[in-house]
Amino acid sequence: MDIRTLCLGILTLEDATGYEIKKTFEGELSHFYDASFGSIYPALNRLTDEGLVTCTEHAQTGRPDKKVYAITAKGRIEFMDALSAKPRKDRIRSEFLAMLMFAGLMSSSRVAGLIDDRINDLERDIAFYEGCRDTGRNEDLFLRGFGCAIYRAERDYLIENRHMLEAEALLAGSAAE
Amino acid sequence: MDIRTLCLGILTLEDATGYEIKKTFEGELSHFYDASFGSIYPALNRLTDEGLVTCTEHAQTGRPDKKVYAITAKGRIEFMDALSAKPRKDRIRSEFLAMLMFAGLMSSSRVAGLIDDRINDLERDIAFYEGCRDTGRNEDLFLRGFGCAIYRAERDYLIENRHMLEAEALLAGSAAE
DNA sequence: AGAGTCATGTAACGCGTTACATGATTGT
DNA sequence: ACAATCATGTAACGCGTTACATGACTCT
Repeated sequence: MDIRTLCLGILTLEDATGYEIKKTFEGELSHFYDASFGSIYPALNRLTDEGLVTCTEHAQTGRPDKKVYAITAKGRIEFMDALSAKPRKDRIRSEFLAMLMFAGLMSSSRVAGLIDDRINDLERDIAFYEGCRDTGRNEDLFLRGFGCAIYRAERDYLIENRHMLEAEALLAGSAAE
Repeated sequence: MDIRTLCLGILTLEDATGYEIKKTFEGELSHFYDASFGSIYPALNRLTDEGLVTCTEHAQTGRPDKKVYAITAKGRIEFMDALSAKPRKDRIRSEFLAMLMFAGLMSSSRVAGLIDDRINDLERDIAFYEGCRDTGRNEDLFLRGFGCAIYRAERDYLIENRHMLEAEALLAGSAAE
C-alpha cells in the first residue's frame, strides 16, 4: 500500500487538504506509517489526474489557496480493491535494535544511555496515545490501543532485560571505553 | 543505518559470505530489518573498494566462487563511529494496521480473516524465535526475547480487542458485502 | 524576537527492491 | 520430478526523503 493509496483511504473518512492528511499521518497512523509532504502533494495531484479525487480550491490571503480534496465514486472503488488484497509483510527498520545487536562493542554506559532514551521515547509515545481525544471511530480507538499495548510491552521488556546487555558490555566493552 | 553499515557490523561478529549475511538478516534480525541480495552484494563490493573489508575467494565446482569477507581495522573504526551516532526513529510500515484503519469499509468476515491470518503469522514468528538454537551471544538472546515479547503483546491485543472492529464492520459493512 | 502553525509545491537524489541470468547439488 | 539450498551478480525502476522556495499570522 503506497502513500497514494493511503491518501485515498484517508479521503474515504473525510474531505481533507494535503496538510490535514499529513496531520493524520502524524496522529493515529504515526506509529505504523509515515509520509512527508514531498510524497503527499504529488500523490494528490496524481489522484486528481486519474479522476479518483476532486479538488476544490478555497482562496486565502497570505497563504497558498487551500485545496480540499474529496474522493470520487471511482476512487472509492479503487480503494476497496486495495482493501481486498492481501496485506504484505510489515516492513520494520529499527536502528535502535540494530545497534543493540552490537552491544558488546559499546561501553556499558553507552548501552544504558541508549536504553534510557528509548524508554523515555516510549513513555512519551504512550502518553501521546493516551492523551488523544476520542474521534468516535472504533478503528482509531483500536489502533491507539494497539500502539499503547506494543509500546508498553517494549518498555517492560527493556526494563526487565536490559541487564543482559549492560552486563555484556561490562565484560566485553573495555576496548570501547 | 544503511544496509552497507549493517553488513559491516555483521562482519564484526564473524567472517561471512554475502549469502550468509542474507541468512543473518533472515534470522535474529528478521523482525526489525530486511535486506535483499540486490543490496547486499553491491554493498560488499563497495566496502571492499573502500578498504573496510577484505575478500578471500574460495574456488568451488558448479557454483560461483565463494567470497568470504572479513572486516579490516579501518572498517571496525568506521562501524564504531556508526554506533556512536544517535539511532534514528524506527521506520515502520504495516499494511495490516493501515487496512484495519478502514475496517468499517470491509465486511466483518473480511476483517476476521485478516486478523486470523495475522494471529497465525504471529504464532509462527513466536515459534521461530523460540526454536532458534542458542548462539551463545547475549545480544541474540535479548533480541529474540524482544521479538517474542512484542509478538505476544500484539497477538494478545488482537485476541482481546478484535471485537471492536468486527462489531464495527457489522454495523457499517452492509455496503461491502 | 523567535518559534510554531498553516499552506503548497518542485527537483535532485538515495536507497533499496524486483526481476533477470546461471546452474549444480540435495532433500521430499 | 520438483522444490529448496547454495552462490553471486547486474540493471531498471519505483518510491519516498530531503532540501529548497515562499510567506503571513499567532503564540510565548
